[in-house]
Amino acid sequence: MEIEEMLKQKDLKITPQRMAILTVLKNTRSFLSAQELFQEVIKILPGTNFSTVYRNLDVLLGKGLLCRVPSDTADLYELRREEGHHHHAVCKGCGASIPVDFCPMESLAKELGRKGFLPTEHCFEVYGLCERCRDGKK
Amino acid sequence: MEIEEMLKQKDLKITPQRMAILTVLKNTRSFLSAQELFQEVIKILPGTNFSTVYRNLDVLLGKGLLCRVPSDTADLYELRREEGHHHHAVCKGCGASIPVDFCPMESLAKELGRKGFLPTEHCFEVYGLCERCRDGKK
DNA sequence: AATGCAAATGCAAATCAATTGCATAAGGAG
DNA sequence: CTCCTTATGCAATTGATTTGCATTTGCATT
Repeated sequence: MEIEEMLKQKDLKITPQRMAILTVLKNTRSFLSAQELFQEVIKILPGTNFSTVYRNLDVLLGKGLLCRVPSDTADLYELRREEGHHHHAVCKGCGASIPVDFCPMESLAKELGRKGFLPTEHCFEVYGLCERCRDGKK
Repeated sequence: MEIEEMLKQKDLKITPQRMAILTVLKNTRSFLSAQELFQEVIKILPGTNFSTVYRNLDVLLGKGLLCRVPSDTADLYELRREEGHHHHAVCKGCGASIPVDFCPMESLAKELGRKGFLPTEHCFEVYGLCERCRDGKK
């Protein structure tokens, strides 16, 4: 299985909980809050504890398997897919997230490097209204 | 006073608490968490309540007088200065924040517009190590 | 200067996301 | 199969942020 390999590559033990978490994330096109993720996980693996999900989100994030984006309420998580790095335009009306391939770090890394700054992470998210919500609301 | 005018322009009442909050923010070059801000505010205006600070951060943010950036622990706030919009490179070692003039939205607004997406807000923050911390740690 | 009312504040309690300590269970190398 | 390390379940805690409500205050208007 692909998921098992992901875990092995990162020296993480293969547990049913992790399998469940990654399975859910893999089957979700947009991103999920920890709560939403948890709700899906317990459908697959009833009895899974909430803190296990949280702990694993941290672990998986630390290993670079996930990415996290801040949101008004809770942080949202998403599987980091091979296609690579991207950002999102999130609709505040319906919650839809549109992938954005453009990454500002490409333009900025050099300039920051010149100043001696070594970027390790970054966050770039756009919020607004998608075409549908825009029409509907104004 | 400049601060009073900022409030008037936004149809906000001029209260000692708001004056204190804005004074602190004005005298701070980087950004502050709500807690840090509160600590400073009560030096100026003892007795100010914590929830008052929070509520005003929301209000001032809503009026566009502040900007907020997400952070590991708590959100951070900063006065939005006339010089205009900018982002930050934040050092995870010492917490220093380096202003970044480059704004990715300039390049992206058109493209998103073509897709019908109307951006209203965005978040772009870079995290990493500044020159000093970089040397010290690795 | 006095009045009225909406907006702002203080206080305390409630939420809610996220974290942690600890005893138990389970992965997987040997 | 055994051992040791890591992961999990559970319950309690932390810490940021929010909210209800009674009271006070800014300030536009008499």
